[in-house]
Amino acid sequence: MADVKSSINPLFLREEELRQGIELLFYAYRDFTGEPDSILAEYGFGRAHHRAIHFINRDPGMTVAALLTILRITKQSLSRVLSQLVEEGYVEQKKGVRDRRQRLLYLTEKGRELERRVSEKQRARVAKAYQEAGAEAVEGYRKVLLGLIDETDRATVLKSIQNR
Amino acid sequence: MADVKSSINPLFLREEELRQGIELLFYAYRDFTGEPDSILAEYGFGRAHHRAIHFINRDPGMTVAALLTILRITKQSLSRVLSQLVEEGYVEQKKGVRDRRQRLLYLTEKGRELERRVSEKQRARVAKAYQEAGAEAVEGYRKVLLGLIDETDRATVLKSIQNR
DNA sequence: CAGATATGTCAACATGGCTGACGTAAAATC
DNA sequence: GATTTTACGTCAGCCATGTTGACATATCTG
Repeated sequence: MADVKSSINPLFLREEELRQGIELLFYAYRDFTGEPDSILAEYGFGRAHHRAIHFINRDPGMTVAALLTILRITKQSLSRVLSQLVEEGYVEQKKGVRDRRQRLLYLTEKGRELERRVSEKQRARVAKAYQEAGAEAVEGYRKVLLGLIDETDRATVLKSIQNR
Repeated sequence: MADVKSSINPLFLREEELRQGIELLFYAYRDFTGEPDSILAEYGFGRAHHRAIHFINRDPGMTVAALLTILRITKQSLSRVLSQLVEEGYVEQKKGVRDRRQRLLYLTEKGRELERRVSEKQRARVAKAYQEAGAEAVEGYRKVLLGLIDETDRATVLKSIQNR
């Protein structure tokens, strides 16, 4: 029988490879969120506020329903966060013109400043990783992450991250 | 002056590219954790239990301190989760032989079963994404994620995900 | 006008982070 | 051998962020 170490076991290797891919995602996300979290904490905000600010900044005038769909949380959870942001002057709500039931979401100047401050750090981290890894690697990163998203959602996400 | 649409603004493109990289990570992580979360919920466990089980399975006999370092939470937070897992027979603690202050962590057979059940789903998701994206893309995915991890931690993580 | 829709709100609860304080056993050091 | 440090556990209380369920209001649509 062949030496165990030199015998190739593709199934085992494959499992190992997958486990590594899983753990890398865990570690990367841990550190990726750590920096914003600590900045937001200065303002008495948390990760939930960050997510709201990020997506409102990205698509000013979006509806509450749209934000709920992206975040996959209940309206009660979002409401808490959103009303804090409105009360403290980071987010503004305007009635929709076409549909006046809607409360369209906008960042105020104060909100944009906070968004900038947090996202600068986060973008710097991604920029550095992109630079170190190279353009081809970035393409791979995007492909795999897209593949990790629920199939039913993929088209929506693609559209959402591309359209501006 | 040139047409705005056709004029190339590399800085803007770069920001857009980075924002997309950020959002992809958000969406991928959201769905990546969603499936395990719902399985764990059947057992009355949450994401915190999953993480503990995952890393104990991956490195049986690890110390509590090692797990704390990986998870970056306080011992009080981990303790709550760990004692539930021990009480309900998913995790076993054995005194270290070299250092008898240590409580080395092991999954019981019951724990391994749960781990398998959850990780199968997660591995299937990653396997599918890997397959669709191709080997080269996988290399890029790994490179970029590694680059997103805190620099001070990168060497440790690399060693930890490679050594078995 | 009736019903559906977009949003808000109240209340109660669970999970999983946190801090601070204190305790015990074992190892390491002086 | 006494003292200090280390590894771990535990009690208590707080906060952020998720959940469910029920109900209210304004507005749109058929």
